[in-house]
This record gives sequence, C-alpha cells and structure tokens, in this order.
Amino acid sequence: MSFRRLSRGTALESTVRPSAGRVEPVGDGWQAEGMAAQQDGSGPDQALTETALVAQVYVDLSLPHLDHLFDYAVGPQLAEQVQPGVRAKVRFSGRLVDAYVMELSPTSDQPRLLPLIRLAGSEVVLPPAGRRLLRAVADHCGGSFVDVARLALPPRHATAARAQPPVLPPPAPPRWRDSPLAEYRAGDGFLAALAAGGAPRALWEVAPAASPLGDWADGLAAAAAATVESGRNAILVAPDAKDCDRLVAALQSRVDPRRVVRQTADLGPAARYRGYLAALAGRAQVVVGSRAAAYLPLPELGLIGLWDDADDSYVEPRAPYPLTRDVVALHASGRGAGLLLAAHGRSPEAAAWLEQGWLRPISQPPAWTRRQSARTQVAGQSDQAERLAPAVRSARLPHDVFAVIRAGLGLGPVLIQVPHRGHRRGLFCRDCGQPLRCVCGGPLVEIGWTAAEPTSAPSSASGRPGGRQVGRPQLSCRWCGRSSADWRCLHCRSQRYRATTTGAARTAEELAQAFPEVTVLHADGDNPLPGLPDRPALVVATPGAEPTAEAGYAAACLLDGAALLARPDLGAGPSALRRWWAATSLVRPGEVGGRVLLVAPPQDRTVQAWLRLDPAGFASRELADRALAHLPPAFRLASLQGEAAALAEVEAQLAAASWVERLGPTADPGDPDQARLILRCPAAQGRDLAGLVRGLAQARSGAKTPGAISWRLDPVDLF
DNA sequence: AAAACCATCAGT
DNA sequence: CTGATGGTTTTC
Repeated sequence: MSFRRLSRGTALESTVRPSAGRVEPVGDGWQAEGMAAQQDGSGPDQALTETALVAQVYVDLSLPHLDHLFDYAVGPQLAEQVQPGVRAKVRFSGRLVDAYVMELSPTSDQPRLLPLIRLAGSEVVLPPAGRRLLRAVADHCGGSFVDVARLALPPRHATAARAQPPVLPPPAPPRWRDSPLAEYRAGDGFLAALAAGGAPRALWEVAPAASPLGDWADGLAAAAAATVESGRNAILVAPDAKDCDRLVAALQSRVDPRRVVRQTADLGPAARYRGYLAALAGRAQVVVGSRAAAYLPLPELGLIGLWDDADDSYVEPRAPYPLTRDVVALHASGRGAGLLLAAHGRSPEAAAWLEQGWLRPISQPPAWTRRQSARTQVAGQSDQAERLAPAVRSARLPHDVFAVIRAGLGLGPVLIQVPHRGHRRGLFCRDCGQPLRCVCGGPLVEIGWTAAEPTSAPSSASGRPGGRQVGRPQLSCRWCGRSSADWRCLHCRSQRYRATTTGAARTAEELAQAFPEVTVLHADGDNPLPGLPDRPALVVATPGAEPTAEAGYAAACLLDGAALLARPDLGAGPSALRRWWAATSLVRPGEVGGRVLLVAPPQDRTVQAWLRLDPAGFASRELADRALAHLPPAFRLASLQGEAAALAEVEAQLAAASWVERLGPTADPGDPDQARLILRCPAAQGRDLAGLVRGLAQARSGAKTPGAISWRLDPVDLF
C-alpha cells in the first residue's frame, strides 16, 4: 500500500481534466476559483503542500459495500473549518450526497481525489467517542455506519445550530442520598461507587410496588445524581415519552433542572437539535431520552441508566435493527462508564450478563419484595374454559375475579388488564401447555393432514386431532422446515396439541356490565388515559396502556394469562411476566390492602414466578432451558429473508462455514417465492456471525446480485 | 446516476 | 494494431 503525499501532481492534476482544460465543471466549491488560481503560476509540488488535507468520510448512502471511508481533498477555504465529526457534502458518483467527516489526514493512497464540496454546518456532531460507538454498533449488528448514524443523530436544524446558548449559572449540587435504590442490597455501594468516580455495572430488580421503594424513576435519578456528584454526566433511557417525563420529574429534586436535557422525538426538530448540541457542549449533566439518547456522545460520561431493557420500544425497527440494551452496553463499556439496567424482572439477556459477572445484581430476596408489593394470587384458568366461546367463558370467569373487584372498589380504583386481542396463532401442547417446538428449537405450524381426505383440516381456530380423526396432522418447523406426522411435545412427549385464539376484550366489557354502578374507563394503545384520582373506578386497559393511579390501584385483575403465555415466539414467558409485574407495580402494597389476581394456569412456571415475585429463579431456569435448546442468549441468531432462489444460493455459499448452523431455507407459506434462512452459532462467535452477515450483504450489494435479501441479527420475533 | 473499466471486434 | 462499442463495475 503506497501512501502518497497529496500534492498537485497527484490529486489535482487528475482532478483537472486535461482535455477540458479546467477543473470539474460541477463543483461549487474551491476548485472552481481558488484552485484554478493556484493551478497556473505555481510549481508542481509546493503549492498545495501546506493546505493539502484529506478528509476521510462515510458517504450517507445505505449500500452495504460503501461502508468504508472515502477520501476527499479539502480545499484551502474549507481547511479552516473542517474537523472530524462534522457533516459535509461530497460528490459521489456524480451526485451530491451527505457525508460524515471521520478523520483528517495529510495523505491519501488514492490516485485521484474529488474535492469536498462544502460543510453542512460547522458543528461537530460526532466527537471521537461517538464515532467509535456508531462503528461498534454497526459492527455488532452487521450493518453500516451511516445506517446507525441515522438512528443516533437528530436531523440537523440550521436555526437551532446558529442559536446562541443562554448563559447558565453554576449548577446546584446534586442530591443522591436517600433513594429507593439505596434500600436494595448492594444499592448504596453502587451509588457510592458512582459518586466516587467509579464505573459499576448492575441490574436493579425493582420491586413491583406503587410505593417509594418501587419508584424506579427516583432510583435512576439518584444514580444519575451520584454520577453528577463525581463531576461526570449521565444518560437515562426510557422506552417512551411518558416514562421520560417520569424521569425528568424525578430528577427535578436531585439535579439542577437547567442541566437536564430531554431528547425525545416529540420535542420537534429544533429543540431536539438544540438539546443535542447543548449536551455535546457539556451543558447537560443528565440527558433523558428514548432509544436514540442511548447513543448521545455526552462528554465525561459516567453512567447510562436504562429502564426496562426488555420493552418492545427498544427494538429498533430500522436497519440494522440494534437493540437499545446492546447499544447502552457498547456505549458504557466503550467509555468506561457505569451501567444501570433497572427493571421489574430479569430479562434472559440481562440474566446472561449477570451470570457472566458483567453485571452485578442490586436486588432483595423474593420474601422482601412480596412484603413491599401487592398481595399476589392466581385464579386457575382451565384448558376447558379457555377453549369455550368468549361469551360462555366470561360467564365462567373465576369467582375470585368478582370478589377481588368488589373488595377493591371499596378502597379505590381497580385495574383490569386484558391482553390485546389478535395474538398470532401458535400451537401448544394440550397436556403441559408448552409451545410446540421442533428438535431444532423452532416453532411448529400445521401444514396439512396425512390421511386420505385432503385438507378438510380445521384451518384455523381449534385445530386439533380430537374426535373423529381423519388422519394425523402434519406439522412443519418454521425455522428448519423439517416436517413430520410423528411429532411429540419435547417436554412431556404428548401427541396432543391445540391452537390458540384470543378474544378477551369482550370478556372485559361484560365484566364492566356486571358493575353498572361504577365508572368504567377504557385505555389502550390508541386511547391512553391520564393518571387517575384515588376514587373507585374500574379501568380496563391493555398491557402497557395502564394509566397510573394517584395512590396506587386498590386491586388489579390480570385476565387471560394463558393467552399471553400462548404466544409461540421465544419471549412469551418473559414478556408475560413483564406485563404482569408492570401491572402489579401500579397497585398499592399488600399491607394497605393492595391485591392482584392473575387468571392463568396456576401450574405454569411463569405464573409461579409472578406469584412468588421471583425474577432470579425464573431467569435462571429460562436461561438454562434456552441454552439446552440452542436459543438466545446462549446462541446468536441471524435471520435472512428474501427470494427463495437467492436464499438457496446464500445457503450454499455458507456451507463452508462449518461453525454456523443453517436452518432452512423455509418457504413462506403465503408466498412460495419468499423464504427465510436462520443462521445460528454459539454466542461466543456472535461477532463472527455479524461479520459473516455483513460480508454477505456487502458482496451481494457490491456485485448487484439480483434477489433482495433482508437480514437481521438477534431477531426478536422469530416464530 | 455517471464515470471508469474492460473485453471484444470491425476496420485498418 | 487501433479505436469504437457495449456491457459491467465502481463510486475517493
């Protein structure tokens, strides 16, 4: 590799087209005027030497094979302002595109350079740590730098960039003592370490209680304040604007409110960009925001706090689909900062980090948690009842539900949590209730029946081999495509299964009719409700949309637990647990009458974990099961989807990589041209898997291989 | 989207 | 051999 000193001889002469006798006609930058002037007159080698500068940039095009640095010549006018981390415009293959200046160099190994056209603002939007983080995240997901940059950086707003920041008085001292976090084992040590300038990493298992001890926002705020105490800054990330508001409110009394910067989409572009620049300029002690805030390259970063790491909102819907949990981990470790994951439960991924010793627990034993929280109890929901039509079933709601509602209404508002209707169908063992899985770990679906009678099979609803059997149902794995008429439940060897249906909203309506004298409110994702006063009311809500009650709900009933557990994808158990604990956390402690009743199969281990408030026990079993089944987080998966022919080609190419297991490709049942291929390897080789996928994408996009394939690492919705 | 690259071939 | 041609690859 030959590095040449950039000089007229190399860079410029080649830029100038001899035949035309002048420089690039299109440029509106330096080459048209300044350069042309230098070009006549001066000797071959000295003219550019002192101004010669090469900007190494990423061009903002999301083609995988362009994910590397390109060199551009920086003219004398721009040399003054250009610096690593600014945005710029460059001419790339004829058109003007945005670019990020990553490095400046006096030399280039390129024979010919085009000029950097202009800067898009003089602000450094990506200081060195930000550049390193975006690269690390891109590598982690097998994606490109600019794709990650689009997720991380707020859109530029010229007016906001020009705005003169107000003069701030010296910040008020932080208040970090006396917090709920300190009441948990190892909590005060964690805070003290932060205040002393350390970088501890922990998972805080917050008791699900509507009481000061369950105030996760105040605990995170205290951790941020302790970080500020050490002279450093903190980022707190929450899934949505509502939770960000809660964090900002909690911070109010702990750090100087003028040093708290909110970063959420609802601010609007100007305020968002202003806040971003203020934070970069060191004017923020604490940044509170949703998933994009996890990337903010805050100076003197001492802590990143993340509320509820398993929330769906943390699954980035845009390529390369990074998970916020991973982003905060990469960010904190890259900066030598502390990390605090706070949640009611313990996600399998967080549990894996605990097991590796990368995180330490801040928790209390279940018996303690039960004393702080509402009294939990389970009402059985038999398989029999579940299969009945909703109208009939509602009449058969366990008597306990009515008892709990009646008792609760005497004390205050009562919450009814109803799983959203329309869950995707899946197959479950009729005897032990577990999702039906293939030996490879993938979910099974019905594809037909073996018997002579063709597909008179019950196409949907309660398809099952009961009664007059016309043949054996034939099941196929959605992952590896293995199909067999001779399936058995991997857990209990049963050969009987059932399909799920949900129709719970109606149940809730009927419940409401049973209490005509009470105010009945309804909340779901589209119709959120504000907080409730401490008066008797019946609140029917879907998970995640539960309004908070001023003094905590007097009681809650969590209906149709079986439907939540019945999702066939990987996270059914942990996500049901999260939702139940989230609802539980809105209810006042048991000692002041708070009760929560869950209607679900009592023997189910997820239900048992909820009942006993035992996240650790559940997580360690879940983790062990998944390791045995070769599922994440013990293993890392990549999912490739696209045209069947293209996938088959890819599958063949991968045959040489023996460390990756290939499951499929399997055809999409709806569209036979579409297929999916799952790649799997032990978690230790996750990095290689990301590299492999990235290489694959680059090769295909570089060679313009026909047949689109979309891919993602760590897919969360596999089934 | 444009330019650069490259293999091929008709016309010397 | 050269220059034109057209398809492919690269893009600093």
